[in-house]
Amino acid sequence: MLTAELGVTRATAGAVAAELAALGLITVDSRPAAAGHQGRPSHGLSVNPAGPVVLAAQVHADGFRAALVGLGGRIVATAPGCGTVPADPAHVLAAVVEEGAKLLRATGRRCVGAGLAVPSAVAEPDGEALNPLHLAWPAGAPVRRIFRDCLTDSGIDFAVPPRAFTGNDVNLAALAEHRHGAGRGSAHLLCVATGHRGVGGALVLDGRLHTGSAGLALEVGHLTVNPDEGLPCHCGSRGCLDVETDPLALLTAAGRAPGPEVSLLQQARDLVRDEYADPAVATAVALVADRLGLGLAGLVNILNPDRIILGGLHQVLLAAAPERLRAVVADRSLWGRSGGVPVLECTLDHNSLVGAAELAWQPVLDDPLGVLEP
Amino acid sequence: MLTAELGVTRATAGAVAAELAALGLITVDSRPAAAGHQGRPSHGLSVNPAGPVVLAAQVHADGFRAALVGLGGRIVATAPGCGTVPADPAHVLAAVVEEGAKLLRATGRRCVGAGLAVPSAVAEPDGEALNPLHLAWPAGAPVRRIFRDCLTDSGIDFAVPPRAFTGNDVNLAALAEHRHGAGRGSAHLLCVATGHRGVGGALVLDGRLHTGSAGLALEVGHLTVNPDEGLPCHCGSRGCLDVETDPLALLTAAGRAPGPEVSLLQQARDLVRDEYADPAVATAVALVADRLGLGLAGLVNILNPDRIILGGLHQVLLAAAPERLRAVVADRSLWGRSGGVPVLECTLDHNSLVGAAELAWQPVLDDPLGVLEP
DNA sequence: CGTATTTTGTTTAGCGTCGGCACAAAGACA
DNA sequence: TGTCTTTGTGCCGACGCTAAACAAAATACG
Repeated sequence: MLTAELGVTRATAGAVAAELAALGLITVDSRPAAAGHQGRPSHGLSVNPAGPVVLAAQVHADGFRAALVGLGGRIVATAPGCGTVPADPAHVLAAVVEEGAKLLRATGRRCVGAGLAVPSAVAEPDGEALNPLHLAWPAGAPVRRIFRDCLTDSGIDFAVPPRAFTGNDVNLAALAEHRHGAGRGSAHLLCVATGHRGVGGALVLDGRLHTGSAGLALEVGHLTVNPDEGLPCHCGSRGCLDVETDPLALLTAAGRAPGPEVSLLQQARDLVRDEYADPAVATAVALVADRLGLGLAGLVNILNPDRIILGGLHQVLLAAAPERLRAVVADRSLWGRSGGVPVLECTLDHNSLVGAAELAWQPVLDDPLGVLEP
Repeated sequence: MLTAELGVTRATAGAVAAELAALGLITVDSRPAAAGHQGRPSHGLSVNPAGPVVLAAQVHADGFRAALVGLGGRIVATAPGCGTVPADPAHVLAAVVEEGAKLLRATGRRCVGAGLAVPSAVAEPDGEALNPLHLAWPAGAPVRRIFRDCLTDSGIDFAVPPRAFTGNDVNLAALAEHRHGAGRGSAHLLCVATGHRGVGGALVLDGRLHTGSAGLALEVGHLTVNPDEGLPCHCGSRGCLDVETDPLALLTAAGRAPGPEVSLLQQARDLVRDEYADPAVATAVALVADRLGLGLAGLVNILNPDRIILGGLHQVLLAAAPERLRAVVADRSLWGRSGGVPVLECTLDHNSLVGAAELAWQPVLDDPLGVLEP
């Protein structure tokens, strides 16, 4: 077991592994993992493919999604959910939990917790959704508490009590990418992404999400990135990152009228994918990428991350114009020139969902015996 | 001993106190501290007034300063130092250390470490001064190593080896204010200050300085706060916080030509103190305060601090126009309206110096027995 | 003024965690 | 086949802390 390289002796590593195996979380392979070099080979440790799961869910402007996620961020089963979101959070979350319960019945897996990603800043202690601007929810709705009540009423057989967690979607995406995706190994990870609407940011410091003193940190949407001729923003200013780099901004810059059929994000994605040869589209991408680069440079000056990962439309922009975007970030950040910050794309599918699952897994990882008794 | 309220039992608190007293760091008063209420009174614990000290120093554009600082941030002795700073860091630091050695000889105190504050971002591992723009030093000079070498050569009798620490002046000011000043008790403290030149920021998270992945965080000087008619900045942009809210900006806005006799900061201070009744001065203060408020609001949206403290000229602006500045911060930050962030003045004299001392005290606090044997 | 009560300091015993060590096991190499 | 190298596992002891019991020093009350 190479685990001795985690600053822990073989003795303790073995004890921990035995404990986790006894709880059914991991399996110890009889077949050694890596052979080839001298000495007794290490045991291979792998996540128990029949082990417990958590219920992960995401609500966004265009619908919701539920899934079962195993230890290590592997999605075991998914239910797409419906495409509209009622204005009453309790109704939505009841439907979400119902989908999850169906998945649990279908798979027969044991559920040890639940996590929910929402497109809003989230505050403790009740997981209040502070600004669900893109849902029709009331501001301040205690989403975590509602979610927990839905879980309690669902009849799902939890390891008591039902542990429910809630977080902002971009924050959770960053957490997932840090553990299993493009952010692995980063100590100061900055994630910026367009969700289905608007722009969000997240910061993972030493493996832990930085959400600020009240869960309101990294509201990066209102950095000024186009002071000269910026569009007005609902915040009262103009030229904000939010309105200058979202899907609508790209469509407008390319001279396209948005259609009502699919989400704006999808329309913008399709535009870049299918019509990048069109000079108007390429120009629009360059323009919006420049604005994004300016915003990222400002964040670099304030936060000094060691890596930036981009999601949503921002990821598309990076893929379409990587040199240009990276050059702007380097030129406009004071320290980009000396070394510079890697700017990467997100690599996980459904990273908000996986992040919500990580939230739910956390207490199990912190204290396995406290959560799983039998 | 009320120390039992730190999540530790009376037994351990007593053991720790006894250890610290044995090392000469604190004294246990025979006279009880607080009487009046029932029960056996607690022992009063106070910093040993004859205990060891650290050597703290600050270099800035207009000179340097050395001091001896006891445990708890009390300045024991100060030497003003000279008013000019040579271009060679080794010369400056040799002079600084010489002043410190004089103080040590004069007071007969034991020295257990040394800390230095410089007006530049500082990187590990050698304490490189990355951008000593306002000193004539070469960028990247390994200040911490030079400082340590000067200490070694000084003949000062250290607890071996001479432990030298270096940090950015505003960062260290924030650290000092967090421990002994206006930032006490804050978990997410943001500090913004004009040094003798330019604008700096610092963030103290859960009691620890956040300096970013390479010591470059909180370079807040280049937030855009005057997009419409801003002054050009050496960073290539215009309307930056750095050029819009520094002492020169205030003097210019008030229509005064800066004189060469005293520092710009002092001239700006004097202007506000002596001529605030002049409508031109009051208008200039309001204008610069608005710009500062806009910058602070941007930082609030990104960092979500639970408290902001201001130093240097910014502190003067807050004192002169508190309602106006606080209103701008609240109005322009997305969450200021609901609750809002307290904006306060720094309260410590020589806070950078005290912060440098805190840096030097840290290893003693972490492991008293490891540093102080006899 | 003497006793009871309250609060804190101090000592002791106990527990849990972790590192170090010794020994066993399992493959590689000669 | 025998030795070497590396890892798993069990045992012991050091360390840090908590809890509990006792002593001490003040206030409150009769």
